[in-house]
Amino acid sequence: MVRAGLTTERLARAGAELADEVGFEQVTVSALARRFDVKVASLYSHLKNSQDLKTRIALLSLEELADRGAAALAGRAGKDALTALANVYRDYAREHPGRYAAAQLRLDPQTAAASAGGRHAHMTRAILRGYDLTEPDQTHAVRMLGSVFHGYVSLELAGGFSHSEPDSQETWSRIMDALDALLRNWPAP
Amino acid sequence: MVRAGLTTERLARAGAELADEVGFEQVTVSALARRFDVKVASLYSHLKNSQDLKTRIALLSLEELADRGAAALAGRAGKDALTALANVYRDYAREHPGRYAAAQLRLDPQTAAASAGGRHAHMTRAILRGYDLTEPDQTHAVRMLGSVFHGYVSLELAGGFSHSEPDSQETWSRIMDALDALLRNWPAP
DNA sequence: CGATTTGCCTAAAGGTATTAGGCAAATGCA
DNA sequence: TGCATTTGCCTAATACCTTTAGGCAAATCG
Repeated sequence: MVRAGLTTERLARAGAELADEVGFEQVTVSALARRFDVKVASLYSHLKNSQDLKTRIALLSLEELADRGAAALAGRAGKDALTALANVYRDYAREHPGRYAAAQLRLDPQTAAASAGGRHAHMTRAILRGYDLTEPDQTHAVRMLGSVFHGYVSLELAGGFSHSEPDSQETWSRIMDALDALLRNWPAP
Repeated sequence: MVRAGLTTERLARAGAELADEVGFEQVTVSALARRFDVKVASLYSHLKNSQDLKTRIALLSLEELADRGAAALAGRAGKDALTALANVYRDYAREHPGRYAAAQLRLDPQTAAASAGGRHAHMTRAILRGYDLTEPDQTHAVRMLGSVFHGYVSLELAGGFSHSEPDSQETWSRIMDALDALLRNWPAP
């Protein structure tokens, strides 16, 4: 019998594709086995368990997202950088909803520390170099930007803004304007 | 044999409690049956299926959250109202993480229309009466506030801000200051 | 009090997760 | 190149969750 050539890496990638097609929730070891035309038990030589698969998809997505962010930020500053990074998240979520959902998976502290999560915080902080904020305010602003990006993207993905005026793109631009104005004029406590 | 007195209502309530205890993802018809010390099949007289149970928990949570919001907004305006509503979301998510997760469940349009979702948008819009925004900007602001509330709360729940300085409460207050300042000074396009 | 409705049960089929143990293909070494 | 070892995928089996069908007894109604 011919071997399928499974590897942990290939399984994680295929799992990410599957997530985009059917939703991250629906990613299952069984479905993945079907996709490789292989028996379910065979995957357990490459994956510890179902959670392991999900974690690997999450890590892969975080990495991919961080790579896109880094590319988008290169050579940009100020509002230009702000918008570029924000669009990376939004576009990624639209192109790869399953992967985006995976990136939201709650990782245990160990895994989280080794993930690309740190790069994300770092990129947001880099944007703030174009604005004049004191140290603690930078952290507050990083958290706020993360909240807006993630919050908007997930509400949009959940269909929250469809079928209503004005269209989502318009709101998104105006939010960029608003965040830029806010960062240029960050209020004292 | 003595009857357990199951009703759809009681099952949804118990499901919500279960969600808070073990996480919304882990809410299962079987677990619920165990909780009532009843055979699994018995629940199917009261629930269409597993999805139906989840939907009912979501609706119940949305309703509860809207009730709390309405109570918090009564008699308040401006920044006071803004903070009060924001705290309702944050506190609810901390007290009832499972229900909060349930409230994020993607509902089909029919169900969503009949849910308390509309009340939520309505409450956010009510806050904006304390600020001076034109009509389309009100919608942009409603969406932005929703994003920040939801985004912050879910990142916080996912452990994003723990184990790092400054503490989450401090950031939360500063975000309230920032949103208030932003709404008082909403930028033109 | 008898008839009907209703509520929970048993039974059964199908799907996912996971572990144990086996055989054959690939690989490494002489 | 031939043999030994490793590795990869398989079969088998257990356990849990979901869902449907059909039955009996408790509650309710006339």
